[in-house]
Amino acid sequence: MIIIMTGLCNPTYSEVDGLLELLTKSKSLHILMIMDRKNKPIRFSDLKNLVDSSSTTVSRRLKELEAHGLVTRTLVGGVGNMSKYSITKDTKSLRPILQSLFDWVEKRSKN
Amino acid sequence: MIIIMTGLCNPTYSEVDGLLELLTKSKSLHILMIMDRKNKPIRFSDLKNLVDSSSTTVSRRLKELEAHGLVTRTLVGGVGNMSKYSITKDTKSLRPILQSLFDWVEKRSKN
DNA sequence: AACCTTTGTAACATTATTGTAACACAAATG
DNA sequence: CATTTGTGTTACAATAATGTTACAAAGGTT
Repeated sequence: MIIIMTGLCNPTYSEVDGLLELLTKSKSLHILMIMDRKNKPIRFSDLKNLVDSSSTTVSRRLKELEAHGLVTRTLVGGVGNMSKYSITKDTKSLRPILQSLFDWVEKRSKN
Repeated sequence: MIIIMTGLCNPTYSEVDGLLELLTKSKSLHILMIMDRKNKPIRFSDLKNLVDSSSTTVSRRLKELEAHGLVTRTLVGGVGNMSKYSITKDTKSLRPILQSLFDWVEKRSKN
């Protein structure tokens, strides 16, 4: 359970139903970044290879992301009920924020 | 071990020595936000109460943050070798980025 | 001096996360 | 129609993170 503060001077604590917690879980950001980069639906296996985790973890994380509406899953058919994933249009607005975070981290690491 | 991508079209994978991983650990962001808000050194016990975790966890996280230079610890003396913590000047530039992330999460959660 | 408070830490218990292996399903392939 | 391929899931094992308890150190308080 992660709590974030919304006020500036008199901080109030408000819970945001696990979304921030989900984002800070391992691989979440990575998955979103990959999808955003690809900019078209990506297959499960390709995603799994790129994030380099077990299929269990990728599957679980995808489900969580889907449950929060950050990712959509569409059945494509073909070999083995093939399905593809992509971030929702809405979620794309998260990208520049993550990018600036990554940039900060990268710059910080070089000092 | 978290990996982030630096290229836009031909993503390369580069590791950033655990800094992003540290930031996504529980309580890290919360601790930094609290310190930033307070804007002056904060005592261990006050911090512990605000983040609502065990002293072990807070202590460990503070050490990690300090090791990465995100937080400074200064001995104040007084009862029980009192020490105070604050974010480094450098780290303050992280604040607007986190704020925009939190804002995004909060806005997203309301839909 | 005896005791309290605060800051931690160390050892251990508990809980959460992840990985592994086996498997079911479905469609293509030979 | 048996085999292969890709998508996942399930049960269990292994690992990682966190909490709990007890404690030490050190300066204040009475």
